[in-house]
Amino acid sequence: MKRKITLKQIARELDVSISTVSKALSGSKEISEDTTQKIQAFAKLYNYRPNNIALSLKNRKTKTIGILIPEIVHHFFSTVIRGIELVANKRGYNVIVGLSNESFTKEIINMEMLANGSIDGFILSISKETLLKQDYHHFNATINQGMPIVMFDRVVNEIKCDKVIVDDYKGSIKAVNMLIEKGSKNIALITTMDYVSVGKLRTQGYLEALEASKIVPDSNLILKIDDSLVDEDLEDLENEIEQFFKSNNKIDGVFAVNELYAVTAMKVARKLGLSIPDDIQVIGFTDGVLSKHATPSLTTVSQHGQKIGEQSADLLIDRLELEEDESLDYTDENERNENFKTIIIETEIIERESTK
Amino acid sequence: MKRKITLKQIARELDVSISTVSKALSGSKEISEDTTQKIQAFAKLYNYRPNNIALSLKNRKTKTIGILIPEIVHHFFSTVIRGIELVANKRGYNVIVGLSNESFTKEIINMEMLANGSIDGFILSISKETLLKQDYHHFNATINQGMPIVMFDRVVNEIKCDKVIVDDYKGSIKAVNMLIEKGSKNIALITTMDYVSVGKLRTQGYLEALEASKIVPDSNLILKIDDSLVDEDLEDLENEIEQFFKSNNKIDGVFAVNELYAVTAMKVARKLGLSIPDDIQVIGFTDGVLSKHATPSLTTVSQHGQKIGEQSADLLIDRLELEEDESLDYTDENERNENFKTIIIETEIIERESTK
DNA sequence: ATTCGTAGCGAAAACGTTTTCGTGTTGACA
DNA sequence: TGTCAACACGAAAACGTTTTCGCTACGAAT
Repeated sequence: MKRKITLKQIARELDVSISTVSKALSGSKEISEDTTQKIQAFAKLYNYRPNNIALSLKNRKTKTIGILIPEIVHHFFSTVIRGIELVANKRGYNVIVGLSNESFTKEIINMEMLANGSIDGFILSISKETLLKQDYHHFNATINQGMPIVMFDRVVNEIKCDKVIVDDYKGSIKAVNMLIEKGSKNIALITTMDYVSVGKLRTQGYLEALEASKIVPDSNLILKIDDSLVDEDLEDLENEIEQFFKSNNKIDGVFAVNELYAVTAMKVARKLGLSIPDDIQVIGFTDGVLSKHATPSLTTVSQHGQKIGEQSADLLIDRLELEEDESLDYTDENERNENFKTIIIETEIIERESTK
Repeated sequence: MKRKITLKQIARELDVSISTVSKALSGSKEISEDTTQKIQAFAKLYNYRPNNIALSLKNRKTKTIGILIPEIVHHFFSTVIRGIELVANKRGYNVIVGLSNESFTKEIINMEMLANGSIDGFILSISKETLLKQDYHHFNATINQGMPIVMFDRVVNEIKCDKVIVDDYKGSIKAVNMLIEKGSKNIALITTMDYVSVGKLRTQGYLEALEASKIVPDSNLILKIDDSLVDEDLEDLENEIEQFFKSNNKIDGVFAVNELYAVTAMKVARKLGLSIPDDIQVIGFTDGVLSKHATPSLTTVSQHGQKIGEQSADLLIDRLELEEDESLDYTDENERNENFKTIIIETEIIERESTK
C-alpha cells in the first residue's frame, strides 16, 4: 500500500527542489529539457497526480458545486441532479449532495457544513418547511459571504440570486386548455396547499385557463390536499379523491399538480366505473416513471428536469468563472453583479392515453 | 460582501498570535480566561468557522465519502444514496456523487477525479460496461493507494473490499415459492442478460425454487431481455413480452427480475385478456414507485435500498476511523485488514394485488 | 577586463489550520 | 537575593501546491 506520491518526494528522490519539479511537470521552459524529461518520466512512473485539497487551498476554490435538495428519492429531483452532474463534470466540477428532507433545520445545517470552504457555490431547491416559515436568512447569509446560489423550481423572489424555474403557470394553462379542447366541460383541479409556490402557480394557471374560455370556476371542483410534510398515506389520498369524485359526479376532466395525484385519480375513477379517457380525461404535472408506465399511460406536463439541472449548473459556473476575473475590479460593493438572471424552462405536454 | 474571516484576521484584529486564537477557540486552558473570552466573543460576532479545506489538508482526511453509481434517475439507487447520506451526515461526513452512466470510461475518470485527495473512501456499484469487460484494475489501483472501497449490489468477488449485497438468490426463491404456493403451475421468468451478476443470481434462484418443488424448468418459459446499455425502448419491450406470452399460453405466473419488466408484463397480460391475479400472477424484484402505484399494485421483492446505503456507509466509516488509530501499528503490509466483510441484506416480499 | 544578459535552478511565501516547542514574566520559596 | 515552577503566550513547522523573486554561473559584448 503505497500512499500517493507528492512533489516533495519526487524532489528528494531526484535531488532537485520542489519548485523545479512543479515547474517541470507544468512544462515551464524555465527548466532545462533534460531535467524536465527526467522529472516527467519519474512522475509518470509513480503515477503522480496533484493533490486536490492542496490545490483548493492554494487557489481558494474547490471546483465543487453543492446541491441541496429536499429529497432524492424523487424522479424530478434526480433528473435535475443528473443534469447538474452532466455539465458540472463537463466543465471540470464535482458535485456534493446534501438532503434537507424538507426540514428547515437540516437545510441550515447542511448549508453551514458546506459553506465553510467545501464548495464554490450552491444549487438548491427550498424545503417545504422553510417555505412555510418564510425564514430565508441562511440564504442571504451565504450569499453575503460571497458564495453564489442558484435556486431552481422552488424559489422565492426576495432572494437576490440566479434562478431556474419551470413555467408552472403557462404549463397549467396549456394543460387545461387541452382538456377543454378535447371536450371536457367540468374540469377538476387536484392540488396542494398554497405555501408551495409551484402549487399556487399551477392553481392560478388552472383558473386563468378556465376564465379565458369563459368557464366559471367552481370551488367545489378544486381539491386541496394537505400533504403536510408526509406523503405516505396512499389510502388517505385515495379516499379523499374518491369522496371528491362522488360528491362531484359531473367531473369529466382532471388536472392534477403532480403525477401521483393524477395516477391516483385515474385509479379511483376506474374503481368508480368511469372509463379513461372517454368518461373522464386526466392530465398531470411532472412527467415521471409513473406517468409513462401507468395504464392507461398518463398525459403530462413535462418539466424537463434534466434541462433545469443543466441550466442551473451553467448559470452557477458562469458566475463563478466570471468572478475570477472581476474579483478585484469591483471592490465597489454596490453596483456589482446585480444582474441576476431568471431562466424559465418551457413546459411541454406529452400526450398519452389518458386524454382523447 | 465580507469574505469569511480567518484565524489570521482575528489575530491581527485582537493583537495576539494565530496560535493563541486557535487555542482560545478550542478552549485550551493554556490561554488565560480573559483572552479566551475576548477571542471567543469576537469570533462569535464575526461568525468564525474553520475552513474545511485547510483542515482537510492538515488532517489528511476530508470527511467526505465518494459515491459512484451507474445512474441516479432510478428508484433503487436513489434510496441507497438516501441511506448513505443519512448515516454519513449523522457521523459528520459529506457525500460527493459521481455518475458512471453505465460507462467504463466515465467510471474511471470519475474515480481518478475523486481519488486525488477529494474524498476518504468510495461507496460504489459497478457499471454494466465494466462488468461486461471484467476489467477491474481501477478498483485495485485505488485500493492499493490506501483508499477503502465499499461495493454494493453489483459487486465482484475478486476485489478485496467490504461489500453489501442483497440476497438475490434467496429473494428469488421466496418469490417463486410464493407463486407456487398460490397455485401457479407454469411460472415464467423475465430476466436480463447474464453478465449483470444480480440477474444471474435471480435466475439461479428461480431455477432452484422450481426444482425444489419437483417442477422441471422449461427453457421456453425463460425470457432474457437484452437491454444492452439502453432501456428506453418501451415498445420493443412490450412486443417482446407479448410474443413471449403468445407462444406460451399456459403461463399462469410470472417472476420478473425488476419492476419495469413486471409492470410491463401485467400490461401485456391485460391486453391479452388475462386477468390478474386470477389467470396469471406476477411478482417483481425491486420495490419501487411503479410497483406501489400500478393497477393492480404489484407484489414485489423489496431490496431495502436505504438499509443497503446505511450499512455501506457504516462499513466505510468504521474502516476509516479504524485506520486512524492503527495506521502506525500495522506497517506490516501483509496481515493488515484482510478482514473484509460482506453484509447480506435480507429481502422481504411485499404482498399486493398481483398475487392471490 | 568589466559589464551585461540569460539560462537554470532554489528559497520562500502563500493558502488556513493545529500543535509542538520554546520563551519571557511572574510569584513563591529557600 | 537567587532559583524554580507555573502561567500565558508566540514562533514555527507541517499538510501539498504554485508562483514570485533571487541567485549563480557562463558566454557575449564593450
